[in-house]
Amino acid sequence: MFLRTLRDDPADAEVPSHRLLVRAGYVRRLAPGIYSWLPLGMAVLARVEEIIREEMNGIGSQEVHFPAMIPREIFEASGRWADYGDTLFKLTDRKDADYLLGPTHEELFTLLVKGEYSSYKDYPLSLYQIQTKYRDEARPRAGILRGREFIMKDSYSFDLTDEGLEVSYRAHRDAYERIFTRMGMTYKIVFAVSGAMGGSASEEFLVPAASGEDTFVQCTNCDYAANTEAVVIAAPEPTDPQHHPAEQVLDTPDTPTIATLVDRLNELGLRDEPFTGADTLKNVVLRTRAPGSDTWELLVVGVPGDREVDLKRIGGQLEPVEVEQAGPEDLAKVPQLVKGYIGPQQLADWKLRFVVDPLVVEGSAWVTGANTQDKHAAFVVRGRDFVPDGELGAVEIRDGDRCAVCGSALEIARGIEMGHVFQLGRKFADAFGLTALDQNGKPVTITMGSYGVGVTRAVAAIAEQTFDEKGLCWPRSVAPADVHIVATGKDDAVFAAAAALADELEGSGVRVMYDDRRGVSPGVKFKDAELIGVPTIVIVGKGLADGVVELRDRKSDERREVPVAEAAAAVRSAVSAG
RNA sequence: CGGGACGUGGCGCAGCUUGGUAGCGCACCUGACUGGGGGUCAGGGGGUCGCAGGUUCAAAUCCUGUCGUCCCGACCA
Repeated sequence: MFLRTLRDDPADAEVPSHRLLVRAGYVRRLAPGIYSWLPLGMAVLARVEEIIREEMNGIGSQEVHFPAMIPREIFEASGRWADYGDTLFKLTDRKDADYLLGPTHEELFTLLVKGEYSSYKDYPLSLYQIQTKYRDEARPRAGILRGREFIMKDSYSFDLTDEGLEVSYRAHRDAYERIFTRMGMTYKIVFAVSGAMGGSASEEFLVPAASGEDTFVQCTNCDYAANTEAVVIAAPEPTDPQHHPAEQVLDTPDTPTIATLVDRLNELGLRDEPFTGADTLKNVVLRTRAPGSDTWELLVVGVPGDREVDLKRIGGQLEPVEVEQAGPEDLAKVPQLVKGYIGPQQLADWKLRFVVDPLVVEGSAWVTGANTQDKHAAFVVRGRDFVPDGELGAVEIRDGDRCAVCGSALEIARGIEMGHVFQLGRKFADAFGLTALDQNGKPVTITMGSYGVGVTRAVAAIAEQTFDEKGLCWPRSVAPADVHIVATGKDDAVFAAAAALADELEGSGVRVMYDDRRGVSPGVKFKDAELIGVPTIVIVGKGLADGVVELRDRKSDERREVPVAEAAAAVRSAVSAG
């Protein structure tokens, strides 16, 4: 076998999957974010792909394979030659024609179907491919988890109706559950925002891991989970806006921060209980820009004063509209806005768009700016003193925020995005004119779903989720072999018995890895076997004199001796037990 | 793109402050011993010290520039 394990951790590897996959001889780095796959790595990769193929075929999806190298015009047509920017790997052929290495293949799937199908009788349809993708990330990291070249299974469903899309989406979602379960992963299905692609439903399959790059929020009690862009948290019940005291303007010079304002409020003694930052309404001025437009528009967002505004979360919801913090030149255009003393009361008069976080409920009273230098206003009530143009989840989510479903505490966790299912809708079909003629000969725009699984990432994620202090520890379903036979000592009889066992097992369809190195000390072989992480290890050595070999379970480290004659059967039963 | 660290045999590192024949561990080759937890001994092969320029009798070491890599952040359909 072409294999060399390393005794030391590679210096450039931080995350466990990277460290161990390199050390155990599965992959080697070639360039930043670009890896070579060695025989062991290929074995795992093949098994992961096979699980995916079986489940995709199982829902009637058919495999195709597109080129990785794509002519520029196709991405020009979808606008993504420009939109992708530097993330796109671009190249030129000898005739000076531009090509790109596909970062994803929506265009090609859509065009392929458009070229072949034109009748309602052809639908529904589902196609997939397992393909290498290229993205020139600004900063590849975490080894295999986030490379510039990686393998992805991407599939698309094509339906005539929204109901059809719903069915296709559900089938994919169910298939993904089976895929990740079969791979032995613990995963979480998380609500996501559909973003630039439009469409309605969008969910991500995340594998919780400390090394994960995606932050998500999950309920400590119920099943609710969402990524930080899509999360909805519980807000107080709306109340009658009229039961508060009348709005009252306060002198509040030198209160540039929420903390100083709160101190001043408590000096004033407006009410019995002390004020906190949560009683104040902070109004942050942002600017937004529609896609294709070059003018920025102002947007004021109101959030409780003890909260930070999460621009990323807002951006995720507004996409494809761009959003960022407004600068001094933007504020100068609306001189009525007094820095540090902005309140929502007159924003509508000034034709400024104003939205609030859902925590600012109807009937809630706030201390906020009076739109006058050195003045704040108390008892400013939503629904009485101001009416926002809408609600937008804007606050940075904190541990302990309440679940909108069951009211329990939410917690923030990190995970690796393994899969994504979403309803693309007709956006892409519209762009490429993918239609089918219905029974009446009228064209109907096809509605699409888009579904992805990170294949190479899955290998790393499984490693990430299963490794232990000794090394990799594969679930049986994806392990590079079913059994790792180790022959120890120098006795020829040992090697003969081990080879016979290997042959017998292979003959019965068990995948065997046999360490037949002579003159290598047992300790080295044991360490290697543990590092490599095949689930069952059989040791043929000194016990052979008594007619026994040792079976070890890699994960539990359970060890037992079995007679040589029964070894093959014992291994087979361990393999079939899963 | 901003910040930090680092480039010395295949891998992990020392040497650089104070310039003077490039070193250690792992891996690899040969031999002997050992033979159930990375074993021992002896011998050996392999490196223009990232690159370019400069200072100097002499540069891995000092100076200047440059390229690259990793980490944190920004970014990531």
